[in-house]
Amino acid sequence: MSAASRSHHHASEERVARALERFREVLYARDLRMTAVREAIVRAVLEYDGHFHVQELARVLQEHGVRDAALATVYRAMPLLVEAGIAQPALMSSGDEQRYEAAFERPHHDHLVCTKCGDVIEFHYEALEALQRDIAQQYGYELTGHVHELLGRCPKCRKKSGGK
Amino acid sequence: MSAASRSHHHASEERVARALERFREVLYARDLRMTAVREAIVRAVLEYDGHFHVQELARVLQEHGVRDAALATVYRAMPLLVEAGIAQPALMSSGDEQRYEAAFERPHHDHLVCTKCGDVIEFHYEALEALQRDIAQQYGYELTGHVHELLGRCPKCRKKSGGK
DNA sequence: ATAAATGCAAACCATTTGCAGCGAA
DNA sequence: TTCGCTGCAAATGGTTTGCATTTAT
Repeated sequence: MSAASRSHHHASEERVARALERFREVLYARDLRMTAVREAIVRAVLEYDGHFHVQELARVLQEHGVRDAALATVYRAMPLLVEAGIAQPALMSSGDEQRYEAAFERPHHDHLVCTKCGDVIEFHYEALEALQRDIAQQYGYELTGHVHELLGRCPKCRKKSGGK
Repeated sequence: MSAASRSHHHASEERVARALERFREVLYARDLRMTAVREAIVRAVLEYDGHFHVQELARVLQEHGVRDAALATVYRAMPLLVEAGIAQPALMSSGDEQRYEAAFERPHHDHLVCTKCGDVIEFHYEALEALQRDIAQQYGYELTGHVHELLGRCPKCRKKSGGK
């Protein structure tokens, strides 16, 4: 995996605490409750290095023995984590299963994906963001988000399969 | 629906003929066969104005009574139409069901989608395309495609729900 | 003739939902 | 004490697959 795609955003205990606090706020605003399972899910998301499927996150949780977090519970929690800005959907283009990645206190970025080996590079260019805002504005739209993935072949895969 | 999102690319008979010819080439190259059902599917895709789910395309085919094109058959055909450049996946961001749109002899474009009412505007900016190529190149990637959707609120929906 | 295409129904599988009991506030 | 939360299992629903039959070449 390329250097740029490894963020190694180890979840420091302070960061986890801030995320949990934010989560509590979102829950409180909707009259929902903080539970041990939800806290474990938040921790697992923040600790996860990379992009994951819900099923995989559930497996990790169960391996950590935190208690067997039922698949249904994790599925039910994800939309709340997204609303709290702790997780966000990612890699929409590949496959069918929904994927997520940690989002809390991480800068916005988009993805460059190798269609051969699946390597993922995160990138961010302000010029690109600005251009998107301009386009939306031209049509009178209020831009609220975007899905942007570049698909291609990484250097390694290009070398392997040659100029073909 | 906004003016920009209506392409009205009525499938002239010549265009259909060229698409079918292209399709035959792709089929021939893989030792596959042209059939009445596949021809009907190609026509239905070219005539469809907008983005569609496979299930919807099958329904249209059946209504046109061309013969009842079984859902499974349409599902099996779509990847071939994509390979032939007659259809292409579209609107990855919204929902789960795969959507397609006609691609034959149509210029490349991306989508600006209203998350409130679903209105879709197609746009194309060369500067945006160039920027994407630059980014891929910077990481040594050979760019082969991209998924790019801008999400926002259209003028009408902004007016309705106010500054909120 | 030979192998691919089709329709039908069954199989898949990620995600959702119903429900009885547990747990947060 | 009140409701939301959880686990389990069953249900959903888009998509895929197996198979006997039809059809292109």
